[in-house]
Amino acid sequence: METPKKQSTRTHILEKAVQIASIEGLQGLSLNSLAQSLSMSKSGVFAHFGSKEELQIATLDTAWTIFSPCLTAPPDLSAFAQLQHLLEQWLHYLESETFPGGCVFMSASSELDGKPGIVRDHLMQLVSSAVYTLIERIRKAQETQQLVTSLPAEQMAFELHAFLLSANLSYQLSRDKQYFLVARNAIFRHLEEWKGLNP
Amino acid sequence: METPKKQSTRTHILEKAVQIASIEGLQGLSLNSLAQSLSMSKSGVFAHFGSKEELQIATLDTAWTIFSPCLTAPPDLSAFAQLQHLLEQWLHYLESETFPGGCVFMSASSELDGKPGIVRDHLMQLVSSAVYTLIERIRKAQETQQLVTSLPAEQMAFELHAFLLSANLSYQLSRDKQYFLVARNAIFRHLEEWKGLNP
DNA sequence: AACAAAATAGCACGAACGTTCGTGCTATTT
DNA sequence: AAATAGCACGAACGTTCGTGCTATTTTGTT
Repeated sequence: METPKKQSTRTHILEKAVQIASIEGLQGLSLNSLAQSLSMSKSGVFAHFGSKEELQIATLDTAWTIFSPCLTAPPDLSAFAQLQHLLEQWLHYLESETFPGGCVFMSASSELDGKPGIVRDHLMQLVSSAVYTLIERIRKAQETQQLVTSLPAEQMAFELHAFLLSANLSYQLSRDKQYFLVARNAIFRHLEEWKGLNP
Repeated sequence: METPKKQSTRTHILEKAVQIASIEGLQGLSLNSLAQSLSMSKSGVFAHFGSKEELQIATLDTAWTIFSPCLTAPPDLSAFAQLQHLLEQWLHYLESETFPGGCVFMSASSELDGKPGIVRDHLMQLVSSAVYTLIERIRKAQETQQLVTSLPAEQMAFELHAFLLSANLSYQLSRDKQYFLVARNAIFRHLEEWKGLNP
């Protein structure tokens, strides 16, 4: 038969999995801790995925469905305003602790970067997708002369993304929210500096 | 007697430990893998430290003695040139794969950020020390009017540090050396932009 | 050359890991 | 009412983990 109830518990499992993974990492996400925090048995959880790798991938996908709305913007805004909107939402996503242990993708990148495999491949695809969206929004703003073209969109994206990454890392290590103020300052000061003539 | 030979094998162990930790992380650094790669017994390695935590701390300290020379600069240079020198050495440290799996402190920060304990405390002290050096060099350059004072030194340090962090993370994940070009562009373009009147 | 001390190896432990298997419930279908 | 399929459970598997003990080897000093 299909999956009448299986799906609901599966999503329930994955919601907890994302929370744990954000704190303990993808490797630190053990079936034991996951099952215990769900009041389930280890094997009951395991049966939904068949392998640890599949659980990790499903966890990444679940985290992505939570994060990815940050990348969208109201289509009636100008390209520049859409870029502003994206960055503000991204900052808010980090700041408001959507995941209790900070950005899942960032910690996963750190722990998987030396270990080839399908989990790392899947993660890279998601991360690339986010960076690509950022680059595309910058390029759109450049094409409409709302951002200067003296720098390649990839360069601008690297710098803005660096501020986001760094804010997340520093905050998670120190629990000092001031890093978000500093990052916000950096991001919007750069946007101001790169603003074109049009808007 | 004191420790005639112990010290030499201890250093030998720790050199391997740093290499492994940079790839596998501080948690992934197991006594078994460490002993095996040294052709030693697990207990022989273990006896040098007494606990896994002490091994991790000693590994961080060893990594620090390798990294920290990057933070120094010839005292006859100007404050601005010293800052340039520091950043160039830091970039080179990341780029030349001093540690095979990338900056140890960065991956350790990621995996320890949610887990209080003496290892995390020790790591935070080292990281703070590096950032503090960067801030102080910026401040010196500001005091001699070689850097503008329109931004706080902490803000400048955050942004420069973010480029370094981000280059390391992106390179380790993608193995694309171009990220170092982009980071170098970002860093020295900012230095140029913040340059004062004096030098 | 002999001896005490220090350094390493050997062995075993309890716990946790991912994984497999057989077994009961609890619905849905016949 | 009987048969069947879907889920979750508990037990056990073989490994690996960190750590404690006890020999054995290696080292430095007489």
